[in-house]
Amino acid sequence: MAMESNAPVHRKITLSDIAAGCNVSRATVSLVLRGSPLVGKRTRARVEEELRQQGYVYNRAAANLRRRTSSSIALVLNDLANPFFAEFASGVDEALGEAGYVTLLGSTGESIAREQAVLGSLMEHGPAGLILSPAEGSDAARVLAAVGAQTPLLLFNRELGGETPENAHWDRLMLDNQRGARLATEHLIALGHRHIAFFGGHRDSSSCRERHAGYTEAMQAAKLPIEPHWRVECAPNRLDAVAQCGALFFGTPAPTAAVCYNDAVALGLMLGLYQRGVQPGRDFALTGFDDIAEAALSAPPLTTLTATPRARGRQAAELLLQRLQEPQSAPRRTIASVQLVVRASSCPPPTA
Amino acid sequence: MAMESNAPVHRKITLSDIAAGCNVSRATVSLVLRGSPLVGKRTRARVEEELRQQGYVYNRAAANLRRRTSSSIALVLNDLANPFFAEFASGVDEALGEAGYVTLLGSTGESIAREQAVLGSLMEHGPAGLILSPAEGSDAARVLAAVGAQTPLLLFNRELGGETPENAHWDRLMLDNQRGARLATEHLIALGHRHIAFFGGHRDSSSCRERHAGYTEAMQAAKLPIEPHWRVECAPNRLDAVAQCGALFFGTPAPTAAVCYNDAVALGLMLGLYQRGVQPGRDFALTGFDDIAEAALSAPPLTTLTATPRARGRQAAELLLQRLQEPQSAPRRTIASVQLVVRASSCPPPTA
DNA sequence: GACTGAATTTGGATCGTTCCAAATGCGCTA
DNA sequence: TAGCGCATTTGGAACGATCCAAATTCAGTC
Repeated sequence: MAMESNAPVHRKITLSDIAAGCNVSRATVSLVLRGSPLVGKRTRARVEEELRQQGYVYNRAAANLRRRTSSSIALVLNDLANPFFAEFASGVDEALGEAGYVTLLGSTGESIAREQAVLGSLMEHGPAGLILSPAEGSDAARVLAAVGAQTPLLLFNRELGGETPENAHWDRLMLDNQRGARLATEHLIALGHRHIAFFGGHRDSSSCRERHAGYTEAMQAAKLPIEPHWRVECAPNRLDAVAQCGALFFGTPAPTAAVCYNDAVALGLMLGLYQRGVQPGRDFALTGFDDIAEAALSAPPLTTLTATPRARGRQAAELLLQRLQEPQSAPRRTIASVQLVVRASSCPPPTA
Repeated sequence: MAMESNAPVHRKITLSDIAAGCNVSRATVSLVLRGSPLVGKRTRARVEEELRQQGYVYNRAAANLRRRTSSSIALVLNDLANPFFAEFASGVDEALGEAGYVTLLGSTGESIAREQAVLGSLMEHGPAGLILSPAEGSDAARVLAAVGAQTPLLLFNRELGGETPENAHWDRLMLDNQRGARLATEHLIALGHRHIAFFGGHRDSSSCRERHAGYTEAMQAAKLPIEPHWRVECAPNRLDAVAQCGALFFGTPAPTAAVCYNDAVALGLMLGLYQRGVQPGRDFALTGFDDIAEAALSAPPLTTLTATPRARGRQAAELLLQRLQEPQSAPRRTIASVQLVVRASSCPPPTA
């Protein structure tokens, strides 16, 4: 048995090691690595064997430094723990991986301070671009300060506050919030409801404003009046929704249905209704937004709007990659359509 | 108004630009950046002003190359879209961010081929370490080939197949599957059940074997017999669980309760039971594992085991960071305890 | 065997940072 | 004023890859 030189190497193997190992120059090895047609057949084989032997791993950071390129893209999300964004993230990662990019993850937990920190830290790693779903209340000026004007940014899901023409050069991928909420409202109207509330979300969030606009649009088109107490704000989570449930019934006429800001809020409202002895899907109709996995499994299953988050993730990645191809073309604003999924939570009004 | 030199710079600002801008050497600027006490007060102020003026951003890749260090950690998950892992990921990212590391994300979608590709691609970026929740059926030899022996790896959630003493040098963070399943089984026994099934999962998955062992342990401790047809295998998702539901009732005595492999399976089983006219939580008791968000919201709410995935994520990050501190210490195997959350799905047997 | 054009191969500079040993400046004392 | 110690500052060589222009090899032809 031949004794190979197998002293435990703790230093990383570099191009020079390979070059020395088979008596060629670093340049040649580099050409082999990149599959250049310039290298001769025999040399290529010899080098490739040596690469295998020594267990070489490519140092992409060094290459990127020299070539002044980048092979990473930053993905910054306001709430990774939310299943909607988790699916989105896995779609992004999938598409980026196929294109040879690596995903730098950052989760901000809806905190503007963390968002600033995360953006700063990620920028130091020189991503080729970034995909950002901003924290609530994040504004354009701060994001611009953190990201700079050179790095392409794709805004997902939410608009930034305080946007001016100067920094409106970013691409966008937004959901068709207004049309979605309109569809849901029209659906409830078609079922016979006349007193329909809009429940949840914050007035200063762009997506909430858009959804509310869709609701208003449908109500007005159907010539239905809207009572002020049918608009109840709450944080976009289950807990606060339960707490605010009562506010719906403070005035008359009481609503018989509610279009909810999103699924989390709708599920919370369901709990709140149960606690008041009102059975959702029988005594009261409601709809959500997002179609998170739980929506199909709640009791009753939730009528909602689906945006196929994984597909949106892929789309976001592709939009950004296109931007990297042509950095100079005009900014794009893409609106992804959403579809109504009718389930048992949207029942006809009790009187009908 | 003084006209500043504000020609649009498309080249990135480097140390040299700053150095030139205030007549010091690159070395000095570098010292300022790293907060060295060697630089004089006046110089420091001058340099810091210039950094701000020019909008300098640190190039960590270049620094890492020179220092032969790394500031990233790779996180490779078998299923990011699963809320359990999404929460875990956000815990990891949080803790890594605090420690100054950036997270390189990779999602494998339970595919061994993708796992290999993802590991290979991430390694080229030279992470300081990695956290891996392996795809089902992933084996130690292939992972070792992709990752190498130099980079610290923390295994989470699942064991690798074909592990030998040689490559068993990795740290681990596992859930206390056996104890968890035992707690659930004991809980059902305490409620009066005698015929308890173990439903779902694959025999060749390490976590499934452990959970099944916990179940067996509790049954034997209570001197309860176990019928072979009480062990039903299925893929760890809702769909297959619905399909396999019938198998529970092929023989006699029929079980009155089931310990399920995980929440997804338990929720599927619920649906299957409903379809057969059996009402879970009244006619049949069941428990899950993971405490995914849906568990609290199903009808009936699911008794399950919670592992607080976000906290586990932080823990995983901390374990890996410790390993980076002392690369030579003995491999650690950490078992995170789980807690039983009793909800309405675990009812007493109908006869009682 | 000298000459030519194409096919290969190569040294050395470079990307943006850090390291290191050596140089510089400064305030004091003798 | 020379000499000393201390606090600052600095040039130039790394890190591991790529680029580029120039050098070398190789057939084939006269």
